[in-house]
Amino acid sequence: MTNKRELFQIMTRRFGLLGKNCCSVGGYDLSAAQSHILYEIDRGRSPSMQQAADTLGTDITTFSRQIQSLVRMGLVEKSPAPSDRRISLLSLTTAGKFVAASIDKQMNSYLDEVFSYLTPFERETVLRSIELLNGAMAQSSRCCAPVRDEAEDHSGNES
Amino acid sequence: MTNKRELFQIMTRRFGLLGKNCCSVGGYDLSAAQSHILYEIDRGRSPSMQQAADTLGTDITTFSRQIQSLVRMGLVEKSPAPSDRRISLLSLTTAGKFVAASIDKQMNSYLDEVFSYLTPFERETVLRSIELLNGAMAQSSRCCAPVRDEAEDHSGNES
DNA sequence: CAATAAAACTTGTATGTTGCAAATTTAATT
DNA sequence: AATTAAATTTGCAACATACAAGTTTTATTG
Repeated sequence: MTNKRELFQIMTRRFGLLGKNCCSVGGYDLSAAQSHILYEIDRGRSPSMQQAADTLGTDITTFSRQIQSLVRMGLVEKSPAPSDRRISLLSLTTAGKFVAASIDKQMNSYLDEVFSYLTPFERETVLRSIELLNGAMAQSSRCCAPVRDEAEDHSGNES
Repeated sequence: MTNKRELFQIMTRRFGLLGKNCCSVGGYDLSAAQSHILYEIDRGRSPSMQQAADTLGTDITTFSRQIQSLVRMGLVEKSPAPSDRRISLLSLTTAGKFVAASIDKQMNSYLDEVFSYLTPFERETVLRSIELLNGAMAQSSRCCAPVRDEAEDHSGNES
């Protein structure tokens, strides 16, 4: 009954659905991808396009257009880096911060509901497990390399 | 540090990446969506288009075309149900079964690697937790309603 | 039993997403 | 000053997605 692949297949599918038409906030209608971008910019320290795209594992050209949308929506701002004007630093506008906070609230509310079906002990266990899982995935060579939580390798890559 | 939303955000992102260009098997190059479809047909009991689309939470028109692709690739077969010829029952061809098995092997191999970074105890805990999480998500009214694990309601729906 | 409604799919079409190749702008090297 | 490289944008061309409308087959109903 504890088939690893099956458990992950179901979970992955659920998360896929979760994102479908993720997050509507006061007139703004965001996709899951856009929500991830806002999240990343919000918590990042004014990431550049490259950095953000890498972190999210998105092709830079696709990312460029996604940012264009968010800028057009008035949620994100791009400003050339003082040190190197090729680089665009990303930040949230006031509206962007509001939307990000709102999505955060929605997500937490959803998660609270899901967790309400668990006992306090199970909640602890599940959270701890996701932490473990994220750590393990981060170490895997086969997946998710571009995704880093907080600290990871920052040395040159390639052999 | 144990911020629920953050943990889920990272995990979701990782799973998103996981699926990016999921699974290449002997010339066949499948998307994550296609892999989910094969998985579902493989373990399902000759589901109909409707059933499979519902289970996967995909719009039926999109699903129809996805199946067309898989049929064109020679991985899936459609046959009219004897009892009702409007219904198309889905099944895997020999090639489809081979591909599904192969993906299963790849996924398990990947998961084995990820789990190798955990202690045996942690592995148990994580698996159990995903089980709990899947169960909890299934109960949530706000998400994932169409996704069912094994048994769920099979009574008439609607009020 | 014929007409009407409904169910299960498919197709038309319009819009959005994705990513490779090529262009653009700015910086670093020689 | 010329060449190379880095960060980002744009030109495509292929795919994905979903609403509306159409097709085929089955139920219902008077």
